Amino acid sequence: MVPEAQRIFTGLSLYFFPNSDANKVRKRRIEKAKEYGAVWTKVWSNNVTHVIVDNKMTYQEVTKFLKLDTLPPEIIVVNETYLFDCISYHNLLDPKARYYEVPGMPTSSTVVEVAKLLPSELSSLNSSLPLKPAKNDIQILDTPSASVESGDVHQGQNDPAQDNLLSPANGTPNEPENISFGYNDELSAIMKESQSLKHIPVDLEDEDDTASLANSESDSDDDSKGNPSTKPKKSWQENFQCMDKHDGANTDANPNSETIEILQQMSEFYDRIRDQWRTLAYRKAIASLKKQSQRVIFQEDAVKLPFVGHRIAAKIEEIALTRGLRRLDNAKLDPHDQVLQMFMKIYGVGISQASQWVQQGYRTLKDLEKSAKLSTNQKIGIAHYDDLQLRIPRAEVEHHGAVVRDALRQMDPEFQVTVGGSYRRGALSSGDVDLIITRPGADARSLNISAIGTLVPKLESAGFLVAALAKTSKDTGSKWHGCSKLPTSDVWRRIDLLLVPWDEMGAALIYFTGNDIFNRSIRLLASKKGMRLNQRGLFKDVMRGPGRVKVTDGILLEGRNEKRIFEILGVPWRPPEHRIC
DNA sequence: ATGAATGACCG
DNA sequence: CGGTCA
DNA sequence: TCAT
Repeated sequence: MVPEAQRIFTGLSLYFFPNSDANKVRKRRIEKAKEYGAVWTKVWSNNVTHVIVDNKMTYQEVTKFLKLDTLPPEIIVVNETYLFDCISYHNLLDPKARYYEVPGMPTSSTVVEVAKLLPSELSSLNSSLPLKPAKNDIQILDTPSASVESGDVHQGQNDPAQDNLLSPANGTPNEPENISFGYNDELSAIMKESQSLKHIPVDLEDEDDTASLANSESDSDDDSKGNPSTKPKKSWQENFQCMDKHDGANTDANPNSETIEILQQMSEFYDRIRDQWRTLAYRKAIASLKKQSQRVIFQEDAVKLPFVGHRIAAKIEEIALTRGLRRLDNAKLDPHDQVLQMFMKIYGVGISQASQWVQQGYRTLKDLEKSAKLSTNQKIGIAHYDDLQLRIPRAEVEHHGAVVRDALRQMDPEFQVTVGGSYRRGALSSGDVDLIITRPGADARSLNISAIGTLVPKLESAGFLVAALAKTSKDTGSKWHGCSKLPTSDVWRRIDLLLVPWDEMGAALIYFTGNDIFNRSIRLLASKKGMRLNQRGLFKDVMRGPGRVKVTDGILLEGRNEKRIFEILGVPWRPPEHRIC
C-alpha cells in the first residue's frame, strides 16, 4: 500500500468491465488501484463512481451486460489506460480526455490538455533520454488503446496465480531445471552440465521458457507447420512454432510494441554516444520483452524478465504509463543528435567521424561535400546516401543473388550462392545483400581467384557492380563489399560477397545469418563450454597466453556442417527464421 | 568491482 | 595501431 | 546496463 498521502484513488468505487480478477492483467490493475486507495465494487450498485472498461470492450457491451440503456451520467466511464496515467501523474486526470474514451461512448469527446498536470519529475525523462519525436507520437495518438491485450481468451494461459510472468506453466518458479523442457535427454544432459549457462544466451535459454509456455496452451496465431502437440519428445522444432518472425515487419503484434519502440530508441541513442554496454543491455532487455505475450507495465513485473534490471524495469514502467503524452517531448531534441544520426548513416562514417564533423560545424551533407575531407568510400556514401538508406525488398535481394549466381555458374556450374543475412532469416526486406559463395572442395585461395579475379570484373563490366567499397587485399581474402544495381533500376544497393571455403561453410552460415545477438549468444555458449566459435569453425582446446593472446587456434571440431555445430554445442537446431533476438 | 565476441579492413 | 564495420 |  502506498503512503496515505499518495492514495489518489481514495474514495473511489471502481467497477471493472469485465468485473473480475480472473484475467491476470486485470487482476494486477485492480490490485494496483486498491493500493492507491480505490475500492473494488464487485457488484453493480449506486456507489460505483467509475467504470473501468477493458480496452477491447465497448460501451454497448457494458450497458448490455448491465441491462441499462445508458449509464448514469455521474458515473465516470474510462478505459483501462486511465488508472495507469493517474498513478503516473499522482493525480486524478480528466476522464473525458480522449485517451480514456471507451469506444461507443455516447458523449461528445472533449479533448482536454493534460499537459499541465505533468509533474516535473517526468520531464527528467526527456533530458536524460533523448528520443526521436514525431513518428511515435502519431502512432500513439492514433491508437491510445490499441495495445493488444490478451483478454479472457487467454485466460488459461498463465494460470499459476499471481506469480511471475516467466515461470513455466507447469513448474515451480525458480526451478533450475527449466532447461530440460522438451529436449531429448542427450541435449538436456549437456545443458545441465553447466548451471551457469542459465542466463547466458538471450535466446537459447529464455526461449525455452517461452516455448514451453506456449506448448502447454495452444497459443493462437501460428501460421505454419503442424499443430501444437504437447508431446515433449516431439521434434524440438515444435517448440518454436509460435515464434514470430519479427523483423521490422510485424512489431505491432506485440503487446509491448510501444515500449519496445522506445527502448529501441534508447538503445540507439546509447549506441550513438558510444556506450556499447548500455546499448547491449538495452538490446537484451528488448529481446526479453519481445517474448512476452502479456503487456508488461509495472516495474515489479518487468524486473522478473531476464536481462531486465531495476533501471530498465523502471523505464519500462515509465514508458508504459506515460505513453500518449510523449508528444509533449517534440520540441526538445538535441539538434546535434539529429545531425549526428544523419552523418552516421553515411557508409564509412561511424560515431567518431560523425562527431568530429558535427564538432567542426558541419551540418548538412552538402557542407561535407563542399569542404570536409572525405575518403573515397565516404564520397560514394554521400553521393548515394538516399539509395543506401532504402530497404531492399525481398524479391530484389533474391534477384541480386540470382545475377551473381548466374555469372558464377557460367564460370563453373559447381558454384553455390547462398543469400544470407536477414534474407535467410526470412525477412521481407533487407538492409543489404549478403551473398555467401562457395564451391565443393574449394579453398580460400581458389575462391578468391575466381571471385575477385574473374567474377567481380565481369560483373563490373556488365554494369551490375557499380562501386567497390572494401575488398580484401590478400589473395586468400574472403570478402568483397560494394554496391550493385539491377539493370531495371537505378537504385544502388549495398552488396557483400563472402567467399567461404567449402570446409567452413557451416560456421560461415551461422555467422552470416545472425542476427548479431544470436551470434553473440551462441559464441558465448561455446566459450562457456571451452570451445570457440567463429566464422570459420567450432574449435576446442583453445589456448590463450598472457593478455588473452591466442596461442593455439584449437582443434577444429566442425566447420562444414551447420547442424553439426549446433549439435556439438548441445543447442537444439533452429532454422534461420528463428534466430532473431 | 568487473567483464561483456570476434575478426578483418582501412588509412 | 586505433577506429570502424559486420 | 546487467549479471556475477
